[in-house]
Amino acid sequence: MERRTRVRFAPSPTGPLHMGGVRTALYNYLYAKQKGGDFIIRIEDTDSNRFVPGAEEYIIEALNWCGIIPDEGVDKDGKVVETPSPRHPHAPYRQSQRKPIYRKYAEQLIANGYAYYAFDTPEELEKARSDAEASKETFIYNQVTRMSMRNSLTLPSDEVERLLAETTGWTIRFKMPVDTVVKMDDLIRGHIEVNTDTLDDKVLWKRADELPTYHLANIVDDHLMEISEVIRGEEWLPSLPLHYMLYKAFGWEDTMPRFAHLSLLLKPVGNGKLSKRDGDKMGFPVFPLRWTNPEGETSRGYREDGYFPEAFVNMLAMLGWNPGDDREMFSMEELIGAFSLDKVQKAGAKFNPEKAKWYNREYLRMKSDEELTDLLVPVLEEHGINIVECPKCALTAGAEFNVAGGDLEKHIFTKDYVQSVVAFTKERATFVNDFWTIASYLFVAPRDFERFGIKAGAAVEQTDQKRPVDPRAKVYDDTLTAPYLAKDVDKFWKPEIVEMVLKVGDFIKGFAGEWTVEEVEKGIEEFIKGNEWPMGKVMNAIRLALAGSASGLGIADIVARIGKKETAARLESAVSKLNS
RNA sequence: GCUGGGUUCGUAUAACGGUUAGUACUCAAGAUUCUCAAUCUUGCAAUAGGAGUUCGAUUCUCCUACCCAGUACCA
Repeated sequence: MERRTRVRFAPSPTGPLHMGGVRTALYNYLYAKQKGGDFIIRIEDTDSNRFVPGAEEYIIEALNWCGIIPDEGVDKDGKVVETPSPRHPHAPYRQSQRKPIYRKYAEQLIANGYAYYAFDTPEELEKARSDAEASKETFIYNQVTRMSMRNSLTLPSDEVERLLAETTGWTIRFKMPVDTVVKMDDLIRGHIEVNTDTLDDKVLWKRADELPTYHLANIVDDHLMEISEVIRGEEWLPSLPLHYMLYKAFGWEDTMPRFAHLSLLLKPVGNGKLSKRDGDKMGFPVFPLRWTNPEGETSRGYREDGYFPEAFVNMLAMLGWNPGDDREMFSMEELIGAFSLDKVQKAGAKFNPEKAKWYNREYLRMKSDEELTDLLVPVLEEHGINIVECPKCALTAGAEFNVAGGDLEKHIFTKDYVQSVVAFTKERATFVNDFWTIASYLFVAPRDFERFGIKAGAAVEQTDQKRPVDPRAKVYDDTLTAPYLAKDVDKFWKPEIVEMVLKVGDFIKGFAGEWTVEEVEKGIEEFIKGNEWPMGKVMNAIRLALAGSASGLGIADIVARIGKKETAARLESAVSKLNS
């Protein structure tokens, strides 16, 4: 009979979960959901020294943001469950609260001869290590050295009794068997064999905080919680033999979970695993959510950087796994259907921030204009733009909306106006915030004018500092607009281009055709051609006046939205600002 | 050092032992356009090295190199 699939994600609350951890959680979740099983959260906080306040909450919130929702271990309010209930039968799910459980299992191991008490102090161990180092060796507490240490194997039993009764200064160590080949199977890596002679007597119970170590707590809990598969990071592979031995020592071999060790996420350049520093240095987040540590240092998060959780999850899923074909866009549901451990890559995957952006762009494009509009409205409001649902309600008294639905002077716009902006700039954006960068001038007049990357203000300033000729004038000569840019820097435009711009302004003011992008475009083009003006130069000059930049959206797209009045006003204002 | 794991274009990856070694991202060029994007087309670019098994090896075996992890009373 097949046993129910139950997997767990067991983070340690020592800090924020980083994207590698999210991927491990994701793969666990996908595996569980595909098999119709349970995904369990367990908090492994058996190291009282490394506990970080807020880390546990962060981890749960991060998973929640990603849509990785636990079946067990965390309640609806996002709290780790502490008391058993039908849905959470194995509570508490925090190991620090399960302390009484572990003790008896540790003693069981001793009673059966699989473990022993060790009384060596940290100082003694330290000395043994440094002595070994002095003779260029490494001290390992194992089957050969254990007999020369102070433990229940070497000390007379009455001395052991006395030490146990009189002090808390003892640990419990696993008694690793001699010359035994441990044969293991990993769902991703296949068969692995290790000889126990290369292994050490790991501490199972710590004297320091009187709690079990990871190894003991982990095996006991996985057994008690009826975990069927353990999917965890590669850093655990070296301790897999110990874990196998532990299952054997407890007599739990029949229900031992199957193991899958995931490769690590590597930094984009160079070697080594992805770390917090890489993100800071190379400008991408390594955490799902923003995190501020107890010292007050903040690390950016994918959520705050504007990534959609679906894009983040999709990108993460494809880092080390593939569906076996060329597909690369997957919703969570599709991932659940397609996921398979044997398609998981053995080698570590270098994270590629560019691909993450690409995913976000793809997801942004898949979103409806309505949805994006709703996401954009708050961004616009942050920039002092007011958005109204209805153009005629009391709120908008005094506003004079143009045909497109905007009052540029009062900075009030209808939602329809915003949506039309979204619709035609969508393909240029990667993040919702990009809409502002791309199209702010459809909401507010440009404050300064940029010429091929050079701000007008800056150029003028330089002139003032007795530099009559802009040293970058040569740059202009190579550009399309160059012949129409004045060389003396005081004036951006030659008189003839000023005249053209102003005439286009007049033409638009008196435009009688239908006020649509297509008609406006046709009108302007015919007007320019009719005068036999060079299309490119005039258009670029107009764009500079309307958008403040030499590159950007189509002229007709801008004009049709900001309206006649605003267009003419910006053209005039640009002429006076740029040429005064 | 020791133990274990890993190695296909720059990156992520595909390829029952038989393919001109495919795809995506990035990059470059061209087309298009009033500019910039977008889009379309094209292009650049890989089996770490060496033995062996085999008619035939990216694929199996071994050796070497390199990378990663572990080597805590951390997880």
